Amino acid sequence: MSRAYNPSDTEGRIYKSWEDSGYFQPNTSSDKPPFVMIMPPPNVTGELHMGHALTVAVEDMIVRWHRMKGEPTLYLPGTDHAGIATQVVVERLLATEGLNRYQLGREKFEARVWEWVETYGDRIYEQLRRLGTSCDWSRSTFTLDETPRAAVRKTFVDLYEKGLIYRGERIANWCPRCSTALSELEVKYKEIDGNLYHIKYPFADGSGFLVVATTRPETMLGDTGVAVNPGDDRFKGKIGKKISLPLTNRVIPVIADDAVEVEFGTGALKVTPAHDPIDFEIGSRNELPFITVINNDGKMNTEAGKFQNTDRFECRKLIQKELEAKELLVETESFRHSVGHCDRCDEIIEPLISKQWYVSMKSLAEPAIKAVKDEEIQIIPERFTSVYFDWMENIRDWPVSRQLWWGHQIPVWYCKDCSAETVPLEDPTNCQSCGSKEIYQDQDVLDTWFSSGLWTHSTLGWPDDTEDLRSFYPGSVMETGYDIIFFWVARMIMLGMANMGEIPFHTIYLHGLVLDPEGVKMSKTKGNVLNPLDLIDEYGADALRFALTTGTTAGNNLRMNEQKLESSRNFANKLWNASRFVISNLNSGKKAPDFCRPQNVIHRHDQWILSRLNQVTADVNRLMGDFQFGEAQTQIHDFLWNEYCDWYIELTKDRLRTEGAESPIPTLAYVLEQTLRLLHPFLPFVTEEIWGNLCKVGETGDEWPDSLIMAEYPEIRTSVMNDNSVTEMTKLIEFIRAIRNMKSEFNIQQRQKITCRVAAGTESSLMETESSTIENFAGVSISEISDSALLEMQTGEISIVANVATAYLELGDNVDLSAELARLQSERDEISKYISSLNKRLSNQSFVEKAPAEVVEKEKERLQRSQDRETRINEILATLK
RNA sequence: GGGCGAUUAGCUCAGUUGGUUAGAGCACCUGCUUUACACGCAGGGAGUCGGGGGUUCGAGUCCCUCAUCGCCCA
Repeated sequence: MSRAYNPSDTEGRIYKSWEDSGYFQPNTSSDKPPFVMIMPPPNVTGELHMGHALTVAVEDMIVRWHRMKGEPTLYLPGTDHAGIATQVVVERLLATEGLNRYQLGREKFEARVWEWVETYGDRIYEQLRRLGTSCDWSRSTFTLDETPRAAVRKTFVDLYEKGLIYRGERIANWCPRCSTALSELEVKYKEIDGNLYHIKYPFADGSGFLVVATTRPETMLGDTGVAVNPGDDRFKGKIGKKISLPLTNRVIPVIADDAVEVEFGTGALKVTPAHDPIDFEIGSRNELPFITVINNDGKMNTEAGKFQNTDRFECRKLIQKELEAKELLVETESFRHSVGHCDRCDEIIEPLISKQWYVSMKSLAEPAIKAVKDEEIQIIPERFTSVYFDWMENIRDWPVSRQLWWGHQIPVWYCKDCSAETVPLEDPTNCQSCGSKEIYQDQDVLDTWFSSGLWTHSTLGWPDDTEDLRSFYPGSVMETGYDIIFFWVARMIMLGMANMGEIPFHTIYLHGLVLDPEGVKMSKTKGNVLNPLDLIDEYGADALRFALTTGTTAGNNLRMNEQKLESSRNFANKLWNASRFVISNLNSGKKAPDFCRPQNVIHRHDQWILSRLNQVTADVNRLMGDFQFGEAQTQIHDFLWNEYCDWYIELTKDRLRTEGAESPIPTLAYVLEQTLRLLHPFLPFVTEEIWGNLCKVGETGDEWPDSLIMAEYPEIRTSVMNDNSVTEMTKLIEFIRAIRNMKSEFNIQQRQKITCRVAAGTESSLMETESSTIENFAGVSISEISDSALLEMQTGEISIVANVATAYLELGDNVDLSAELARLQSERDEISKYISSLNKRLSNQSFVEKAPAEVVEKEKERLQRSQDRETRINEILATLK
């Protein structure tokens, strides 16, 4: 084994051996209930980013843990066709050839996208492998594969037949650049600096004017009314009058509508029903005409008269000029307001009336709300439950058609003869209604989230009744980022329940976002992205995974930086080196290498580390079961480093050098082996590599697993618990630390042995049996261990009053009596203060009555210990004075 | 406008049924080429747990309120 762990020598080889051995496939012979996790499918043409890395680090950790618990574990990977994103990528490629999709035509364009998918579709899978993802590649699914296609078709047809899918002409969020309708989730609102234009709208009868305020003067070309609040006294008598709309020859009415906010602007609202969602509603209520003045491409249309073909924002300027010229612009007020932008391309959304397919959500949402209310589905962290309810209870119908060429084409055929809709499971040749052959398919595709909403069951074979579907639905944990709780999680629950009649998973675990070191969300445009593959090259996949998950909490964002990666790499290396130590000792063959399960352990150090291992094992299992993964890792990290390495390994060295001593090797090896198991879900590669090396030099028995990935996760063994050894070792370590501390304060090298006397009181037997430990570890040579609580101070000595015992260090000329006096006095003051606070607490009647007995008992013990120490300090002080 | 989160050591963060004198990593200071590891070892300094109020025997933890930052929804 090399002096330092080198991930690049290991990871590829280990991954291949796992994959070749079929470990990633669920073991169907087990009678335990399966554990099923479906991976959120990354974009098929995308590249691995930190979000994926975090997702996979968390998921693979959970998956490996369950697999090691012996559950038949399925971690199912897949990719998403990602409608707009992929289409944009290929369109950009075409643009470099001077082409656009319209020149190519739909069929050729689709062929080009497939070409792209075939070239790059596996890239993301290869990248996921680099992270160590233990998913079942034999089941990997693409949203445009045959089965998900069938699932989409069946779902659409079913919902259509139930009347839950309908086509409607409504105002939709339209992205002029992507040239498609979007759902409200794909619109991001941003505050931008604009103007509030106050415009005179003259009455048609020449009796003056109203002033309306708008941020979008260009839409006035499509105004079909002016609305005021019926309760607004300022407009009494104006309602019903006619306005002569400036710049056009149109005459429009003044109407009353409650939706008008009295305080906003001038209180008079110009109504453009075809270009604003609120105006749309006002227009519908008041039967105003709908006049579209802006085209799908964001340019003004023929209705805009002379402004035709100008861009909507260009038009705004022209209108402003024209209004100024006509002295109709009263005021231009700076105004910061919220404007919808396309989530994908950042273009400003244009509300446009268009015909779109909608999914009626209310009845789908009801059982999905109930499932979470009834705690059939648990959301972690819990606070997102109310976010979920809030959205679900106010859910709006889901526009699912997208004017794209890449995706699941809407399975609706229209008849040219009778204009009926045919919505079949199989592609039709005739109109279902009149039998005409003159039918054509809807040109639009479905929102990508429609197919990913079926992911929990379409990946398992639905709509066919497959073995996988019967075995693995419902899944166990859905793990994903909190940012797609509406997009994906909520829809999976609704569609899963609609199609399968039962919940798709019982737990939703949500992780946060990966931020850059300054706390800013990583994005390509900001240029602050870290590339996970580069980080794997530099630090190793284990370090990256550990850095992403250790000490983190569900649902909280985390900043990624070099320090975290470094300390994670250092931890992997620490484990590597501790293992080298153990393995080299096993290799030396001096002692029996039976490390499967040490029997009859009698040495205090061994009992202690075994007990501690057990406590940690119990804690880790509890924390893992409680989805507190970050804390579980911290516990193992601290145990391995601070107890096993810093103390236990060091403690064994003396015995390893001594012929005839009770060998620590079985315990050394056993604890390491168990710790490797505990750590495997977090550091899969390095633990597997070490474990392989360890097993080569140890006697492992018949039932031994072939690979760590399949080894049983440790469970607590109460039989090896020895509380006494833990108490004693805690005392011993405290005592050694106290002496080291004092030597350091006197600038004495750790190696320089100082003569030491110990007043051990009731702990003299512990001090006797551990005297060589104390000598080695504290750098002293013990001349006397007394069973009295104190010894008479001698010239040139200082005293260390620890809880367990008092030590007298021979320092000779270094000792400054007055400094010693001051030091002891300050220690005494501190302990006295503590004692009085304990006394206060314990003399409080209500504390003694109301606090649990064990808490009171603990406080009493503390008081006892502190008083004992105080007494010793006081007695020493008395002799020094 | 509504909701959520964060606010704990110089920095990044843990702290999950309320119960030691609040922890870690990094950074900093001192000393160590101790034969597993300098990606290391030993020791050290460093926090009125955002402010205020409340509940409680006891509050970083629960409640109210305010502030600052961030996110989500409208």
